[in-house]
Amino acid sequence: MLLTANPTSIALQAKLFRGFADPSRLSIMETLRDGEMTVSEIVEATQLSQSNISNHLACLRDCGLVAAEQDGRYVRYRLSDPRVEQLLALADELLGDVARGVYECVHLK
Amino acid sequence: MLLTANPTSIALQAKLFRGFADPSRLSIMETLRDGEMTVSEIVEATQLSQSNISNHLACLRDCGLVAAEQDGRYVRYRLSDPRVEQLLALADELLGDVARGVYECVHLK
DNA sequence: ACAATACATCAGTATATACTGATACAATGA
DNA sequence: TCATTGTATCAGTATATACTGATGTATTGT
Repeated sequence: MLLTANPTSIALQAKLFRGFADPSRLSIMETLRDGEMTVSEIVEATQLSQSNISNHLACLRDCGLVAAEQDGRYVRYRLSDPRVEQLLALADELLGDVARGVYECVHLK
Repeated sequence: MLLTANPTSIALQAKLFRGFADPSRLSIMETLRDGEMTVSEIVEATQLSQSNISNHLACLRDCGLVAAEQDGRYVRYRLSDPRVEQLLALADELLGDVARGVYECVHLK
């Protein structure tokens, strides 16, 4: 029996949360809640630059949060797991109650 | 009807996730799943420095993820909302399936 | 083959933020 | 009151990482 949680899994969990902790990546994932989209559709929906989107998609894909499928010269992306959406939904719910505090927290920007 | 999600709420949601996106803060929250603890108990359980813990507790408290209660010269901290635990649990579950990808993702460290 | 389109990669810059060590503040007991 | 203990704050340093702009690669149509 361990007195402290496994340090490795803590570090991994933190890394997983960092996948969700950026506005651009969240915008991408929010956009993908409406279903599969090509990169250019995501670019249009989010108004972010193509290289930025591509970088973040690579990150999300590496982390296993989204999945990609080539379709001709397009690549379609989708959320890879229902729990990704659940996590987004749960965070949104929690944010309903803690929004003011989060907004005013000076330790994070 | 908006074509894109509210930018403000996206930014806030990202900020909320950043609250979970650090190993020290996760260690603190994991520790607090066992119940209320004083700062020094958290320091002992996590093996992190006192000032570091205090800084992170201030962050978590500002964000509304933990709540504090003075008790003599001690301050007891606890998770402020059941959804904080739910988020931790859901992330852990998801991590069960995406751990390898997250571990190998070079975009995040 | 060539041009056009879709996407990926990379280097460089700027910012965010975690951590340490020193110090301040608060509460208690002698 | 003074010393001790518990907690908070702060400046400075080091690192992580988001973003841009340029360029590379892949796919398709002519």
